[in-house]
Amino acid sequence: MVKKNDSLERCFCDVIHEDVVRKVKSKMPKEETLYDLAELFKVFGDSTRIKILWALEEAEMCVCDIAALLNMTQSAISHQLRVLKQAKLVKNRKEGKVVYYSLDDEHVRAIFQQGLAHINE
Amino acid sequence: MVKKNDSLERCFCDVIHEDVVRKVKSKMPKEETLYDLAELFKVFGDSTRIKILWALEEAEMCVCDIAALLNMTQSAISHQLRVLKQAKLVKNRKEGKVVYYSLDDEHVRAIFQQGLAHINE
DNA sequence: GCAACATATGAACAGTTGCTCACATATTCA
DNA sequence: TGAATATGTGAGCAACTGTTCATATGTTGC
Repeated sequence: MVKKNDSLERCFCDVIHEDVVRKVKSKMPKEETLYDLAELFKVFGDSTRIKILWALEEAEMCVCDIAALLNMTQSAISHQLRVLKQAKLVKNRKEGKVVYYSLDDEHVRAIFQQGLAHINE
Repeated sequence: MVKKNDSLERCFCDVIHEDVVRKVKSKMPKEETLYDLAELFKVFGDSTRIKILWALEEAEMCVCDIAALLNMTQSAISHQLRVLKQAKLVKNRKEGKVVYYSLDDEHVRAIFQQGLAHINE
């Protein structure tokens, strides 16, 4: 295949569609924004975390409650809650030994709804 | 730690919060639904696929156009388009040698918007 | 202080993912 | 038919992910 730039192989479509590609390129958000968006959806891309978020939408719960609800170990839940907290999707408050987690974002429900709308097509 | 059922360790919170856990459990969607939801978001959880979807929101494009736009190999893009198509997020039409891809879902924009809303907090 | 409890965390391990590379398939045109 | 073009795909691989296990941290009540 013909080399048309210094790094990657190209096809002739690029030349034909050059204006379209340039237009789309100019409208793309910043690389960093798209990366952050992917990182956010990556957090949603695990069924354990989805379950935790869905549960916390119903009620504030402590770590072992969630573990019992999902029939998983406390350790596994704790690890996932850490991921969710880093993504600023959940927050927690401490009451003695017990740490209660709750949702920290009003978009979670909307994101779930849109996702479900796609699945139920 | 005390064994309180046949499979997993439990804490005493479960007993105290038993009613809350049961209430939440009764309100949870089907296991399968939550799994499918996670699978969908997993598709959104990669910056290459996010970029492709964002690009296709602007214009229908062929494989090599997308490859040129994102400065990636045709093969890498083709692999990812396959994933997006299996998730029913994109569709394609063939015109001679060239295969044009476009969005196949009206929820993509809404999902992106909600994701961005969370990021820009 | 110490025993019991609730949670957090690091290491390890198996399973998954996204890219590259080589090659297959499909279409056009001379 | 055969060369050129555009796309699809399987194998291989380095990197990442989610769980388990052992253990650490922090809190309560005696």
